[in-house]
Amino acid sequence: MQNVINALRVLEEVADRQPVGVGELARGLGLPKSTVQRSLKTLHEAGWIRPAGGEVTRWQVTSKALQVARRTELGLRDAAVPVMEELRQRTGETIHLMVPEGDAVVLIERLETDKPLRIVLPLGTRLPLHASANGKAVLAHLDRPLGDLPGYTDTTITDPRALRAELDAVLARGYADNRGEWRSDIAAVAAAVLAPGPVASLSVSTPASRMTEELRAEYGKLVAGAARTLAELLN
Amino acid sequence: MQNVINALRVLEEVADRQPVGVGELARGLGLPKSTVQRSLKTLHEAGWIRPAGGEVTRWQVTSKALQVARRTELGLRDAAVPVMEELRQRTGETIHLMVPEGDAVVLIERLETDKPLRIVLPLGTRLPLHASANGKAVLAHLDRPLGDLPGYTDTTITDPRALRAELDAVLARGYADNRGEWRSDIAAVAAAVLAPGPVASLSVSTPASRMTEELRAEYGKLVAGAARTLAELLN
DNA sequence: CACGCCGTGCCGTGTGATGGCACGGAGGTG
DNA sequence: CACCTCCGTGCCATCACACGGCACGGCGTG
Repeated sequence: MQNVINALRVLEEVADRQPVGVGELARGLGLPKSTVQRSLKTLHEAGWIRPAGGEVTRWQVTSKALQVARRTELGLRDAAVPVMEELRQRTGETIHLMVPEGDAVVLIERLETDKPLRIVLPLGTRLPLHASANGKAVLAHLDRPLGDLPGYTDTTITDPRALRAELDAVLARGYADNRGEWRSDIAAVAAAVLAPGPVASLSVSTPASRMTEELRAEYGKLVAGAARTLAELLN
Repeated sequence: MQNVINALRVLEEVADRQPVGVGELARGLGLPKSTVQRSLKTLHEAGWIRPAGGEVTRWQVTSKALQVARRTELGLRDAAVPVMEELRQRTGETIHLMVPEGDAVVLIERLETDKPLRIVLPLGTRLPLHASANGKAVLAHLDRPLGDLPGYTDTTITDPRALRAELDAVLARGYADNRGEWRSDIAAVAAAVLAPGPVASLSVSTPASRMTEELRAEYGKLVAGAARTLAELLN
């Protein structure tokens, strides 16, 4: 089904560059113009893209993707948002909702802090399991061999044995933390949502400069409580 | 490209019924099992679906759709959420962000009220242009012939001339309202975000029982102000 | 006017999608 | 235990249709 693969690649490329025309897409994808043209026509017919802003030769994606995406995490997101709102109110900081997917956690929803200095990650962002608070919160509840651990900063845990010890500490503590292990100026605490496997994770993320040890402990307790609350809501 | 159409239908069906297996999908779509099986394999290969929860014969969609969906409305949503938050704080009611698409408006983002009696529409919901506050707010700024207008309740405006007069009033007033025209127990006020065409719309939605005339006027002014603020943020 | 790039559409080739079918396995039932 | 049903998977002969090179007309530019 090479054409399906091509069509989906075209769809993603349209999402990235919209509004965009046939030629640019073909160049970007390294595909013949005819092939891209046929894919566009088919995607249009299927209702996934539409001509953009009057121009019939520029394309953009429709809300079809949103409808598909949202049906997946619908229950989770709807249940999580109120919990996230309370957590933000109590901490005043940015709250993230992430779900495990393959060897990463994916950002599903976010509530931002009011403060001028803040973390802003795009929805859909993937973070490594071993170098993010959310990732470690999830990983602690999985029983999986720790592969090779790429380093991102000088605090990233790259030794499997050290990581295993860290994950044990996460389980004992009830929440995971991140001390600039992915980006040196970002700190966070996170707790997994268990049902009973880790289906999601909540975190409080701050600039490293704001995360004192006292706050880390306080936010840790709060995020662990919020994760438990959410887990109960999900039954 | 019949196979692309099929594969995309399979993807949507998976989104609807996940976690789901080959047989049920084939039955639901009226397609041969072989075809569905091949589509599943291809979608998996392309990273749009994955086996669900240990079972290798149940399927669910990945975050791919989210990543595509979010790239489209990314700037809009990110700019809108803070404005929506302030609007909710001032009104205490549910705030909707919708965008026009074809002959409908589509719900992109939502912030819910704290009150126990509330409107909850799934993200991705499509509402008619002529029978929703958001729809009328957008429609008032479009110059398009009014086709046939299906009725939903006894207050739905189904006469094109009456609707035209209503749209003129919307322009004069600066916001649109909805008096149970789509669902008899839902009321709302909405204002279009102009850039300079209507690219989106913000609304305050309440149960009809809470929307007094005084509140309608007050919320109307607030939502119109919020829409202007958002329009400025978008340049 | 010539040139380059655009989006579009045609068409001969041959690849790969199609869908009926068979198979093995997992429950459910008498 | 035998029988039955429904599951997911995989094979294969047929031929529909995806492929991609190419030509065309339109447009902006030098």
